[in-house]
Formats: sequence, C-alpha cells, structure tokens
Amino acid sequence: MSPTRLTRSEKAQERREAIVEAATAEFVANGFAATRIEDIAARAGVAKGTVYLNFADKRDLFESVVKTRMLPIVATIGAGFERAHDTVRETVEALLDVALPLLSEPRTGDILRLVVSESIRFPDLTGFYRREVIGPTAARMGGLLKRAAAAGELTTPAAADYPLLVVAPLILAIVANGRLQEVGVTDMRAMLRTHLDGLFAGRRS
Amino acid sequence: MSPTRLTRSEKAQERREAIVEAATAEFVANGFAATRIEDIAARAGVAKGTVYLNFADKRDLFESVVKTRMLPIVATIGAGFERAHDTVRETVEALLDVALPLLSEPRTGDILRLVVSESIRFPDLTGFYRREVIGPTAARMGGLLKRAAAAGELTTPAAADYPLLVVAPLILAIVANGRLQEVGVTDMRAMLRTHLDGLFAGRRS
Amino acid sequence: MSPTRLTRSEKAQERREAIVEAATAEFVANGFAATRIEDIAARAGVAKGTVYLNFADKRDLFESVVKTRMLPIVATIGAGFERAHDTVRETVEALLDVALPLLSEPRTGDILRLVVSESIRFPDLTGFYRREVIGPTAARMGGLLKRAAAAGELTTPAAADYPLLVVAPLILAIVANGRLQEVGVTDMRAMLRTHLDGLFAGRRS
Amino acid sequence: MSPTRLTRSEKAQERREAIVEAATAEFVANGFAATRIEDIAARAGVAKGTVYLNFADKRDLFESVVKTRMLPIVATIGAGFERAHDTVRETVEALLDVALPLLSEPRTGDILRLVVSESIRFPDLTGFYRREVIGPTAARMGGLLKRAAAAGELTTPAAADYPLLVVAPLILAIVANGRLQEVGVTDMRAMLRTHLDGLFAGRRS
DNA sequence: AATGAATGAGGTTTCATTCAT
DNA sequence: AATGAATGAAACCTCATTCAT
Repeated sequence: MSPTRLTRSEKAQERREAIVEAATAEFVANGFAATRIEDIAARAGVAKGTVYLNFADKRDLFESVVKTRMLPIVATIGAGFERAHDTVRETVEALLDVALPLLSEPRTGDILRLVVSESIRFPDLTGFYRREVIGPTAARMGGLLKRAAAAGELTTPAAADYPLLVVAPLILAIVANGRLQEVGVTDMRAMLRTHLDGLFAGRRS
Repeated sequence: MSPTRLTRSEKAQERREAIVEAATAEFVANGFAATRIEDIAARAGVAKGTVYLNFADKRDLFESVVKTRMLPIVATIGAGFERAHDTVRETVEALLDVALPLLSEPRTGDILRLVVSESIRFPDLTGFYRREVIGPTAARMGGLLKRAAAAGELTTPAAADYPLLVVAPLILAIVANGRLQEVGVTDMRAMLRTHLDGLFAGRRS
Repeated sequence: MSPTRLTRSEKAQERREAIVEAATAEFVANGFAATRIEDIAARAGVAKGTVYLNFADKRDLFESVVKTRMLPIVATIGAGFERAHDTVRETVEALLDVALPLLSEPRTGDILRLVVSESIRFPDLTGFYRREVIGPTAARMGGLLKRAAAAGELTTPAAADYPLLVVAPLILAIVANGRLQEVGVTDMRAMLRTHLDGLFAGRRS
Repeated sequence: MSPTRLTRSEKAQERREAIVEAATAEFVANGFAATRIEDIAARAGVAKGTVYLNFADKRDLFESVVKTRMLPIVATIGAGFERAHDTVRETVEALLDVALPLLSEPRTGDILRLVVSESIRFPDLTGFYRREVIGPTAARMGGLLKRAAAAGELTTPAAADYPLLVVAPLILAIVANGRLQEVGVTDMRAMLRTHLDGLFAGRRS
C-alpha cells in the first residue's frame, strides 16, 4: 500500500481535522455568531452536511475547536512546571522558554482571545478554561512563589501571595499577541526578563 | 417650569439614555449578536421603532453604548495623570486611588470585557479604544516611568521601558472584575500595593 | 367610520383568520409534513414571518386549525342532543337534520380526515378529539339508546349496549365525505333513514 | 444443500422481507414523512444503501409495504365470500369468523390506518385500495344482500341497497383496532352479532 | 414622535439519495 | 452485493429593519 493511500477511517479523521482547522480560522476571524457553517464547510473543502456528520451542531463544533486547540497549550504549560531546577528563578525562566514559542504561534493568542470573546455565550467553556488552565497554573505558580519567598529569592516577599502579579504580563502578552508593538513592546522576551529582574533578588547569570 | 416638568427635548434625552442603559445590560449579558433589539426596547420601556429613532441601526447603538460607557473611564484615568506629586510613586498611588473605585463598579469590567469580546466584529471600536484609552495611557505611564528612573525611584530601572509591566495587573484585575477571588485574590488594593512595593525602591510612608 | 375601515386589531384578527383559512386548505391538501409555511403565507397573502407573529410554530398553527374547525362541529352535535322529543327516533332524526348539513360541507370531512391522518404525529390532538368529540357523543348516544330500549322502541334491544352500531354509518359517511358514490351511495339521507328503519321498531310518520 | 443453507437469492429475498418488516413498523409508528430511511435500515440490520438496492426510493418502499401487508387481508376477505352456505346470514357469520382473527392481529389495523393517514400523499395507493379492497367487497356484499332480500332474510329489505350499513361497524372496528374499549366496546364479536341480529329476520341457531 | 405589525433575507439543521470502496 | 460517508436541496424559524397608523 503506497503511503498516499489512506484507509477510509484515516480519510475520515483527516476530514474531521480539516473541519476543525477551517472552523478555527472562521471562528477566530468572525466570532461564533457571525461564522456560517457553510463557510467552514467550503474552507474545509467539504459539503455542509459533512460538518454535521462529525459534530452535533455549531456549538459542539465550536467547543471542539477550543478544546482541541487548548490541549497543546495546557500540556506545554504543565510540562514546564515538571522539570526541577535549583532556584525558582531558573524554574520560571525555563517556563518562559517553553511558553515563549507558544507566543510566536499566532494561533495561540487567537484561540485564547476567542475563549475570552465567547465566554459569555459558553459558560461551560469558561468553566473548562478555569478548571483546566487558570486554576492549576495559579496553584502551581503560587507554590513556586512560596518556595522562592522561603529561600529569600523574592525582592518583595509579599509578592508570594499574588501569583497573578507574576503572570499578568505574560497573560496580557499572550492575549494581545502580536499587537504589543502598538504599546511599544518589540521584544517580549526582554520585557519579561526585566519583569523577572524586578521580582527576584538574585541577578541571573 | 417645575423641576419635574420636562421639555420635549429633555424627555427625548431621557429616552435615549434609557435605551443606552438597557442596551448596556443586554449587550453585556448576551453579547452583540445574541442581543435582540426587541429585548432592549422592552427593558427600556419603549417600542422597537423608538430605538431606530435614536440610533441608525444595531451597530450604531452598540458603538454608542461603548463610547458612552467609556467616557467616564477615560476621563477618570486622564484626570489621575494631571495632578502633580513629588514622587512618581505618589502619582501612581494617587492614580490607583481614583482608579480603584472604578473597579468596584461592576459595569466597568463588564463594558471592558464587552469591548474585548466584540473587538473582532468592530475594528472601528478597537481603533477607538486603542487611540483613546490604551495609547494615551501607555504614553503617559511611559513618561512617568522615565521620570522615576531618572530620579532613582525604580528598583529595576529597565522597567521604565515597559509601562505594560506596571499596568498589567491592573488591567487583568479590571477585566477579570470580581472574579479574582477565584485565583486567590481577595483584596485587590493590597495586591496592587505589593506590586508597587516591588517596582519602587522607596517604601511608602 | 365607514364600514370598510378596520381598526388595527380588527385587521390583525382578519389576518389571523386568513392564515388559519389558508393553513386549513394546505394541510388538508398535503398533510402536515408536506405543507410548507411559505405556501400557507402566500395563500393567505402575508409574509412568512407574519405566520410566526400569530402562531408559535408549525405545530401550533396545525393545532389551531384543527381546534378552530372542530368547534362548530362539536357545538352542532352538542346542540342536537339538547332538544327534547317524544321518541328517541324523533330525537335521532332531529340530530340527523342538524348533522347532515355539516356533511354537505366538504371542509368537515376534510378536517376530520386530517385529524385521523395526523393522529400519529399529534397524540395531544387525538386526546382532544376523543375527550371533546368521541367521548361525549358516545355517552349521550348511549343514554338515548337506553331510553329507547326501555320504551320498546328498538327492534333489537341489545343494540342499546353498542352506540357505535348506530353511529358507525354516519361516521364513515363523514370521513368518506363526498366519495360515497364510489361505493354506490348517492343519497346519504336515504341511506341513514334506512339504517334507522332497521334500528327502530316504529315506522316514522 | 442443507435446509439452513440459503442460496444467494434466498438471502436476498430474506433481506428484502426484513426491510419491509422494519419499514412497516417505522411507517406505522411515525407516518411516512417522519420515518427516516436510516431508521428502517438500522431496524432491518442492513445499511442505508441496501434499502436502495431493493426499492427505488422511499415512496416505492412505502407502497411495497402497504401492498405486501394488504395481500393477506384481501385474500382472507375474498376467500370468505367463496364458501357456499344455505342462508346469507350463515355466509356473513362465516365471513365474520374468518375476519375476526384479522382484527386481533394489531398489524391489520395499523396498516389500514396507515393507508387512511397517507392517502392524501399517495393517490395511487388510495386507488389501489379502492379498486382491490373496497370495490370488490362492496360489490360482493351488495350481491349477498340482494339475495337475502329476495329470500326474505332481511328485517329491512331496503338495507340491501346499502352494503355500507352492513360493514360500517366492522370497518370502524378494524380501523379503531384495539381502542374500541374507549367507547365502551369490550367484546367485538358480541357487538357484531347484535348488529347482525338487527339486520336479519331469522334468529341464529 | 411613538408604535408595533409586517416583512423577508439569512442561517441552521435534516435527511433522501448517490457512489466510491 | 453491501456499505456508509458524503452530498446539497429544502424547510423551519429568527430578528433587524421598515412604515402605516
């Protein structure tokens, strides 16, 4: 069997992915309400009805898009916390190293903005987002900061109580994604380094 | 003319405001696409046609809502920068003092989230928002930080290049509006104070 | 006010009736599923959306059609039972006299056939039909027959236990409506008279 | 060839019958329009496409269902008329004896109701039904009644002109099938006997 | 100026039918 | 012959907008 030959189920899988891909683009460009199933189908190169073979309805497709796109983000962030380092600063720097490539991927910001945009209409999705992304990340970052405070790494030990202070620039950077030059930020990595320099007492090597 | 007697144009003005008020509530609750003119009219206590006597169409009404709600925010922030203080820290603290009441107003976060949510569909609005809110604020904050760096107020002088680092927690706090307790923040003012303590070298009196 | 001038609500009422009228014709001609709202609207001389100003959805319109058309039938039959007569035979003859004009009205059979046809899809309707039409009529007819049996009017006294035997030809005649000539019946009244002659002992005057 | 081994065409025939069987159940339960080919296929244990190997389209399948189910009914009724008896009453009683088992079969009423229900949509079917079932039966019954009138068997000789009067309770009983208890009929055979007692002069032995 | 009935374009969803495997 | 994924026509219903009253 030649490598270009696909089994029926492989082709079905490819089609499903093509639909999710097309739906991502359309939802990001127009939002949920203004996106037409017909346009998604056309972009995916399938007929309108085919969309409904793979997804129960428009909402289901939207939620699939968001969850599919979220998975690698969640996985990347989670993995970043796993690796052990001597100092908290090093851990956070390493986290940045894995997170920054996500930032250069325009899709990432697109999908996060989409979640924010449509959170009114999709409370379930917001719940998923809080439970799976915000919650665990805040908890882990809080743990890290407590460790940093205990080790005397923080310039302002009280900051250990507010993980939000640490991640706020990163979150804004992700969501603003590629539009930060408009507020004068050209080098995101430099900005975040500066941020860490303020937070942590020790200079990085 | 008794004070309860309203001239025709005063009554018209009141009606217009009632419509904007009702529209704000509906748009915030449902988003642009899912809000029905009929519901806005019902909430405002007028007939559907009356909405069209005051606004060209649904978009126009939406933009009016956003701009109307934005004005006091812009004005408040602008005013905060006007007053002179000895140190930059004092200026920023004063800014916080005027800004924080805005945060306790739930409407503020609602309207900002609405702008973010619908920015895809309303590029004009996003432009307005950038031009009128983001841009001037970033510029002014940048100026302040440069002054602080020159005066040796900053723990990390390089932070002067990134006004975003200073305002990021505030922006997130506004947008998350009343849901920060979910990430463990119960006292926003305390969090922001801690943030400033990290930024500025001198302790506040 | 000239007699051709109609108030707004009168015109609305007329429109509603026009829609019911058009819907009756379309549902009778095509059945529920094959009738298109657009065709009903066109026949009534209104726009599609106008139908939905008067009826929640297609089912609601259908049920309104059936109930509207049923009312005069139910009323006529009910009234026929009210009047007192010396003999049961006279009562039944009088009933026929009021019921037969309903038979010559083709709409009557149409609507009854429609109820039968769509009873699968509209259990509620079938319930209404049984409760409001079949049940009361069977009960009243049963009472009449008991009286007839006691007075010795029946050729076969046991027939008093089966009101269905009395009304069966009438029901079939109504439902077959205008197609009975196909089974050789040209004079329905004569057929029903013959039926009664068999049931009742006394000859009619 | 063992008896459990089926030739290819026998298997095909079995499949076709399974489809008709499944289609009968679905059409009876939901009516023509609301029945989905997919559900018929699933119930028959075949794929959707297989239905189209056996029937041109949905209408064709429906007509096949009706005609297939009609055949035994027509045959049974026809056979009932063939046997010779001394009196017409005996003939009719014998007819009842063969017809009543059909009544206890719920399918019979189901399929007749289906024909009535969908007669609007299937004029051809109605024609078939009239030509093959109603017409011959009315004619034969008419002949019988003429004979009975000539032999002085009828209490009301004029009834010979209206075979409908004789069969009406039977037809209603079939169509109402199993729901007659709702109008107080618990013993259909007793009801029909009473009916015949009224029609025929001589008592049955 | 205010009303709200009427309009009809537009979008989602269903499902009979086809056809490549 | 059998399958079931794919198609796309068709129909319901919504709601922004208009306009006669």
